[in-house]
Amino acid sequence: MVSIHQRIFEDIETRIMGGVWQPGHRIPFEHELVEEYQCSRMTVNKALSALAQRGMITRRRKVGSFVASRQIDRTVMDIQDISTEAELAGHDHSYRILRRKIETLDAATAAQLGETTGADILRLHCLHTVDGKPNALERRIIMLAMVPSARTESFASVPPGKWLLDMVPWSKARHVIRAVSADAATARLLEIERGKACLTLIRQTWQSSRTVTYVEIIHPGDRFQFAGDFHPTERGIPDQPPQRGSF
Amino acid sequence: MVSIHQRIFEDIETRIMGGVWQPGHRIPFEHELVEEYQCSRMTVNKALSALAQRGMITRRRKVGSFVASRQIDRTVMDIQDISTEAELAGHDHSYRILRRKIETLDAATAAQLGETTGADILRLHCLHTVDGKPNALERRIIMLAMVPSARTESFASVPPGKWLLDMVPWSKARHVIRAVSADAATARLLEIERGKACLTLIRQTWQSSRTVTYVEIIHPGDRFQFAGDFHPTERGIPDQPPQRGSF
DNA sequence: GATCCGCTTTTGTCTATACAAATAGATACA
DNA sequence: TGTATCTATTTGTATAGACAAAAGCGGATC
Repeated sequence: MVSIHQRIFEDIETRIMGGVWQPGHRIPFEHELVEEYQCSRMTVNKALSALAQRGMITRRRKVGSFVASRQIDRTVMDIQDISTEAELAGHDHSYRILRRKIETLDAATAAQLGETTGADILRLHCLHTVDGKPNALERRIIMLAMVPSARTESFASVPPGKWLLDMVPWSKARHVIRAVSADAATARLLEIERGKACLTLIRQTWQSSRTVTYVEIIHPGDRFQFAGDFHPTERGIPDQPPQRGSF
Repeated sequence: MVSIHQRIFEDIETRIMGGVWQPGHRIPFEHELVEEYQCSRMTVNKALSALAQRGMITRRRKVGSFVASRQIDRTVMDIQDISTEAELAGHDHSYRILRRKIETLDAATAAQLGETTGADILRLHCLHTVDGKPNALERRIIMLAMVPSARTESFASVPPGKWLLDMVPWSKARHVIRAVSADAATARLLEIERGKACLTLIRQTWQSSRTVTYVEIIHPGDRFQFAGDFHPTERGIPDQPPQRGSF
């Protein structure tokens, strides 16, 4: 039914995604996997090449294959959370938990997330400040079934985004960026005028088709922007052809 | 220096990305490519499998391999121009040139673009409509030194973004996304209320360190959004420094 | 100690061959 | 006409073997 190289691929992928093999862990040599799966080296090689192509492992001759450090798409990386950006830029970032409550998922939200009503969730609201000024409002839902340990985590010292990053592997994410006008509550918190244009980043993250977390991050439009450089050639097969973009 | 399968991959990819082979076009059979490249079928197969895995082509036994419907570099293309997006979604897109003027670059703008004052530019303003409703306002600067043929192009039948795409290769791009409140002129053109939140995409494109074009595309915030799914494993360059993700 | 050389290990690529699976199209048959 | 079957084509997978390229390692030489 499933091909051998596919099974090898999946076995290894599972272990990486599941955290059994942490970044840096050496993957068995090809000849060891040949032994284990009783197949030819080409078959093993196909599986490992695919993993390497996806960036899940890195391979070096004579050295071996290793689980790659958690990596994310460059372009997506540019659509990242403020704390990271802020810190990278040498600014001072702090945050404050506005709300932290365990609830059950109501029908409307469940539909929005594509999950079932009634699931236990942790709802978190968080205000981020950079250099003392309000910089972003974070409204987050964490699916407790996927991240049980969030139930007892206070997030007092580690921002939720970072905490999750370390706790749960994810396999898929979706981003939506919108411009919205600030409502009264948002305006007050961000210390801007009501109705002002804000940039909202919505991110939903899955682990094998089940939502891990959903977050909306609202930035005041004129104070925050995010940008990214990239080269169109940065993707594609290693050493890469020209690609199309748009002007 | 490049391996054969890689060359095959790139040759085909180039033709697809360059539009030489449109979606639906049948790619030569493996045995034909074997003949063309004088290599074994396994080598051809590796290239085609990689293309299939990336979703650039679809393959069916007994039938052949075909260029997949436009699938775009997901994350990058999600930050793409509206006309493409609109067309892909089966909507009706049209546009109108509001302004087309050859000027010289003033000091302020030059500084903003990182170019020298006094250069010849073409300034273009363009209103895009989707299904009859104003959908985006495009304000563009084209460096005429880089794209001399733009001087005589009317852009009556081909939108500037598309036209440039076909005319000039680019090596680097920078995107900035901002939320801004619509000023009076913008509001009138986009038929929205003044002060309403709008999403602005700014893109500057270079060819070997010289600006080719700079564009601001303003969307009404509640009518437009862009989104993208991706798998973190879908890319990544082998031999990557650790990267950070975010929840 | 420093440099160069060669050995060994591991991955990268390629070949030639083989058979399996899917399926479009032709053919035979009810 | 409609249906079942056969056939040819194309892709999918797997194998065994070969050599190349990268790189760690140790030893010889200066």
